Amino acid sequence: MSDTSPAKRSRRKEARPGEIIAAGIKEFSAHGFERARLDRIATAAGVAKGTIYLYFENKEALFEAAVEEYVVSMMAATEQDFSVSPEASTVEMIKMLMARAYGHFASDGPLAIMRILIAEGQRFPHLTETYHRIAISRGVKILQGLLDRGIARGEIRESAMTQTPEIIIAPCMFYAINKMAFDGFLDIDQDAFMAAHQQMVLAGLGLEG
Amino acid sequence: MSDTSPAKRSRRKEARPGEIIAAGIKEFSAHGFERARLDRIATAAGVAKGTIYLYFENKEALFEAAVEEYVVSMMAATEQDFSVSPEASTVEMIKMLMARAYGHFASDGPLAIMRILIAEGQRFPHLTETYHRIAISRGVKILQGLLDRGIARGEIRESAMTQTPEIIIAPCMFYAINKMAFDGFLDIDQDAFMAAHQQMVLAGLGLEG
DNA sequence: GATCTAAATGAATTGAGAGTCATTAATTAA
DNA sequence: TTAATTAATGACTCTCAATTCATTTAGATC
Repeated sequence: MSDTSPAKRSRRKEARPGEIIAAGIKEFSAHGFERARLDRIATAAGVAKGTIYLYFENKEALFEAAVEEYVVSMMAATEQDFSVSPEASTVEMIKMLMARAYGHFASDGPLAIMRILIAEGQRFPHLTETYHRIAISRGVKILQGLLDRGIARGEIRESAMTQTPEIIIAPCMFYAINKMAFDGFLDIDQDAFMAAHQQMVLAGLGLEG
Repeated sequence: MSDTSPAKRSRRKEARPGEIIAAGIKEFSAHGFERARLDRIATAAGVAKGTIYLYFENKEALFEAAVEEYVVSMMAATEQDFSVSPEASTVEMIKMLMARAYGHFASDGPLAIMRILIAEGQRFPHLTETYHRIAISRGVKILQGLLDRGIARGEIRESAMTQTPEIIIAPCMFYAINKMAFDGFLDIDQDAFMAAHQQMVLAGLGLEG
């Protein structure tokens, strides 16, 4: 509250949009679009409500900007998390990728994004499209590459699973959504679930147990 | 619009709540809690707005009643769908259960419920709890029973997977949520996905390919 | 058919919150 | 130092939708 904003009513045309967006992300992911309050966003951004309208057309526009920005920055930060050393075996690569997927999707940011997309996706199809394009399709490509490489190296054979790479991380997404929806009161043990997941995927691909 | 309500301003104390709830379910699942309009619910129920307040404390109360009623009736209707003939082999039972799970979760009602729970669960924890108790825990019990029976009959061995029965339908839930969120524009082929799912589960349990 | 009860109505009230804009003041230019 | 520019403010307006309640009337009772 006292680090970057010494004076009141300072003029900072460049910094404002980013600060408003940052506050918006928090507000929107905590309350969803409808119950998010521009008053609160303004306060959190250290700005008056009217100032928001200098930089964003309206609440919808701020929402779209905030979610898009968040998705983009999250993917940028995650990019290298999912790159694996090319000399590893397919089994090792799959194990590593799976571990990272749980680390990623079970954390606050991605969970918040998933909730927002599921809740508001119908009203804001553009966001859904963006997310699909810059997050999901990339992830699928990574998986597809992994499987193709395994086939090329003779470690796995083509099968229904290699045609549908999403199947490999599907249980992880299930776990994440389950955690998000039934948060506090009754949950699946993550380690046990991951172990079961790994067993299933490796066996399914014919990579022993 | 003209079947059950011939006269205007008829007095039907018993029928009203059910009709209002039915209209509420549609409205809430189409628009979510915040954007649902009592005006529309009233019109759809063939009732004046004030009438809603004769039977429900407020919008929240109607929402909770509607969702709860919907979940309960859906589960009642689904109950027998998931019962399998006891002389079938474990492989056959699993295949059958999986096919039914896709039929169930990829249909409108369950998708709408999932969306509502994910979107509004934080504000209405009671609903989440109810759903978990009367829907999920039952489903898990069915799966657990299936696996235990398979173990008892010597068809499968205990493993990480048999400790975490949720893993078996996890990909189905993933598929359903994916379908819901990315509805129109880019999708996974259901048959291909089911085939991959089946391959993975059966191999994981050591039940051939 | 007159009277009574309470179900149903919908116009009026209320509150909340998005969006506006005349005013203020920080910064730059002259 | 003064004037000009424009970022920032926040009190105000406006709209929309939940909620209320005085009035109406369907149906029951006598």
